[in-house]
Amino acid sequence: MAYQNLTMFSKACEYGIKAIIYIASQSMLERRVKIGEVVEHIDSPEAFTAKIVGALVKENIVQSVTGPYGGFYIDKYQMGQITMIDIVTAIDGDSIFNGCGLGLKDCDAEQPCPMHSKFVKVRADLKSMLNSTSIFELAEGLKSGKSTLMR
Amino acid sequence: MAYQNLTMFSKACEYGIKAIIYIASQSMLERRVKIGEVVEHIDSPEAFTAKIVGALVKENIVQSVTGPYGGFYIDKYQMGQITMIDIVTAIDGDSIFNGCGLGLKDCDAEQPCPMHSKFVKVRADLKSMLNSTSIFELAEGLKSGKSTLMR
DNA sequence: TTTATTTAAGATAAATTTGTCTTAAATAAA
DNA sequence: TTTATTTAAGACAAATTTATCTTAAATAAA
Repeated sequence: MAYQNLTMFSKACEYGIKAIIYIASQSMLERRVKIGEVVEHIDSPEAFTAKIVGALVKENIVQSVTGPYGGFYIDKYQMGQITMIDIVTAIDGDSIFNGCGLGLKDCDAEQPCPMHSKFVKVRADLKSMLNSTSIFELAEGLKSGKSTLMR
Repeated sequence: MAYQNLTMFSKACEYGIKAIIYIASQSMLERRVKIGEVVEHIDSPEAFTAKIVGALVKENIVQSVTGPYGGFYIDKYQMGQITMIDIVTAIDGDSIFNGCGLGLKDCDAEQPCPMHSKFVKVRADLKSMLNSTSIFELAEGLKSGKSTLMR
């Protein structure tokens, strides 16, 4: 065994999160950014990332403008309201914090899988963390140099 | 978007965990079980599950006997020592609790990704939960009827 | 209006994970 | 020793995710 894709999120989600954080950091400076600039700063495949960001545009999390001088940006007034849970849910769905840890279709406190009670806290904590983490906050960390998207 | 495989673990890992719990519950009754019996009780594809359980045999987590009256079992004296972290690590590796949440190759407190500090607790809690959950405990829950593997 | 630039959308391809099938090896019983 | 049963191992196939490529649509400037 020994799989690749068993990080917390899918690649699509990782790219989406990183893209949003970069776009947000530039929106704070009133800059719209093209997809080429985004992927240069987050080290991700351009076409795939474009598709993911496009999905977030449809979800109204990101705004876009086509044509010359176009690009992506995040609405100033929206930025503080958007949290990680919106992005993860839009891309990966909610199964990571709502689904059964062992994949049972039906699993609840009444008829639990053997791991059910063990997962309750872990998942609630993950959900609450995603819920309370705003894009604004993450983008500020990046802009100020406290964090990085490239390593 | 909206992906399938974004539960906590891979399908391989889900099947492996369920198989181990069932095998353990029968080992408590001094019963060896054939793979056909295992998959009937955990609702998983037989050949795929056999391959995964086979990998756990190589890791010395499960014991096996070939031929008539053969099958799988878990050593009585080992059972209390085996925890979820052994199984998850054997199948999915450790990236879910050791890797960067945003997929950076290098990410630590010194040069963190924007989510780093947010993930620290969630991952530590997940790791400690897996570490402290023994197969014995899970198998007892199943055997006593408190939990189920089929729904 | 024409051209250049950029996102949008969808077809296609590659890689990985999930799943099946076939043959070999081991073992117990007849 | 032969046969039947079971796991072991590896080839093969299907499904899903990841990634690329091509064409369309939108928009700004010349």
